[in-house]
Amino acid sequence: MSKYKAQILHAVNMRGTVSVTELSRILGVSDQTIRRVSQPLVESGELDKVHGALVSNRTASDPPFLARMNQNRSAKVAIARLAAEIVPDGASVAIDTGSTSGFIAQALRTRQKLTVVTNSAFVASTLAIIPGNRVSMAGTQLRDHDGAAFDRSAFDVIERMQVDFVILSASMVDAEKGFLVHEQCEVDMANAMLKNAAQAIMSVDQSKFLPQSHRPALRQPVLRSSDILITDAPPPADFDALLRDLDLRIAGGG
Amino acid sequence: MSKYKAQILHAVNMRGTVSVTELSRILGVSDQTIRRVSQPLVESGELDKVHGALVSNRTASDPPFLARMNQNRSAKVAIARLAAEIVPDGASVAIDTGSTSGFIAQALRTRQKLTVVTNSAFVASTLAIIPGNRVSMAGTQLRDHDGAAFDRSAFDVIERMQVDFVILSASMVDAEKGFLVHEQCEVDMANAMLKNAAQAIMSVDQSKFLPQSHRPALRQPVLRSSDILITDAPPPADFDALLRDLDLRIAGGG
DNA sequence: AACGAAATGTTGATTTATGTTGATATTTTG
DNA sequence: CAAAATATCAACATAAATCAACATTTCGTT
Repeated sequence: MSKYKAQILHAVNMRGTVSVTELSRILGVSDQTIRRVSQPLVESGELDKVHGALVSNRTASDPPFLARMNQNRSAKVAIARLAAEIVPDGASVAIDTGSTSGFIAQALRTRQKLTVVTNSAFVASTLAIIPGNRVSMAGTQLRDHDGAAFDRSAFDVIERMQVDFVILSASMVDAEKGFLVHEQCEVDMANAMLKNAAQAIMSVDQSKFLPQSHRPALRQPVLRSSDILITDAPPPADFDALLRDLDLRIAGGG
Repeated sequence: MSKYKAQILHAVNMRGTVSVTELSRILGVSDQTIRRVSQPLVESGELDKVHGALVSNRTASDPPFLARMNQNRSAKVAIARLAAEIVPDGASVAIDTGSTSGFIAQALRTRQKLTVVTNSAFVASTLAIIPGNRVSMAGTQLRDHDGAAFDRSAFDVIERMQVDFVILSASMVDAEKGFLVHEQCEVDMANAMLKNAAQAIMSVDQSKFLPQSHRPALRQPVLRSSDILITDAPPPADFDALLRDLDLRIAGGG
């Protein structure tokens, strides 16, 4: 606990970034001392270090949802394009809250006169501004990392709708257990959407077929034989049994 | 991590696209340096690169009602920054559906632990993904040109909330009639929001003080004496009477 | 006052960030 | 379609920042 800690934190957080040399002038000590004293602050994550300066990390930089939107970006774009081709103008679509679904929503902006129902504020705002679309936002209380709603009113809205397609996603695919997600409310929502949809489009990028460190535990509802699975590479052979009845489509690189 | 990272991301995401040369002037470094430090941002997918410029890929922060969002962009950005400074961390805020309010929502992403209620799906999705925020989306049926909701349930949600601030906007300002908008439902919503808010922040850019071809006809509710008006240039003298009791703030450039 | 420990300053070798230059690529213009 | 104007890239030079090692100061304890 250095006597300079408070001053350094204050200066850096006030100004966003301040150079080591300037700090040494402000505090009247050598630059080496600033480095020594700020090192534990950097290691404990209270500040960030760049060459020549200390940087405040107290900014709302990339939230987790946007970070996930940037993982596997090209694969998700290809999948989204293929998914959008399946949905014709004038169709009604329910869309879930996955990050791949966010990309599909963007691809669906090229369609016209869609009727959309979703519990994702992100998807809703993406499609609502297209003239001619009819968009319903299901739910009021939005979850803070992805802007998704799973409150009672969300289910009320979903259960009232009857749609041609439902766009679903998953966090992982397991050869025996099927499509997995992290939270029960996501399963409940998928169930509610699937029940009132004529056909499901499940989209998972290639990476979801690999084992993951933080393993999701909850099973998405089982898909029906006419349902579509979109991914960006042929799944490994041990998934054959799981995927046998599905209409499998591979999104090429483009 | 470069010390310029935050500034580059902010500039690009705020303006949608900004040229390499302009960035080099803004940051006072060579264009080559901009290329060098932006390269990892492009590779990690945080920004897109085109010949001559960097482009934001955040559709979440990408203004959906692009046409209006692009009018008077720099003025609205300045206004938004000033408005965001007024709102402290932890505050509760109601936000309406104007395009300036969309910019303010983006500027409010630097605040933490906000409680937000809005009937704009765009505002909701912008702020819901910030960790620590609590966001309520008011309404179900979204209007197709701006993703705003004005149905019965939207008013139900708004009327239940009690907030520190309400962020309002207007389509035009008339010296006698006050703040005007085009639709009655917008007036109703402003009324509902204002009734439950301790303080209002009305924001209109300079152009709203000029006569317009498609003249809005409906009056926003009259503001109270402690309420704040933010604009980007001193209003003409004939508005003095109208603005006399308001806390007028001018957003400068910078 | 003397001692040891902790904090700070100093020095010089090493690393990093940046600007400059000239060659190459891309876009725009005529 | 060629020429002009911009933008990009690679390579190098340089100034600044960093690090490790050692010297010095400061401070509390006895």
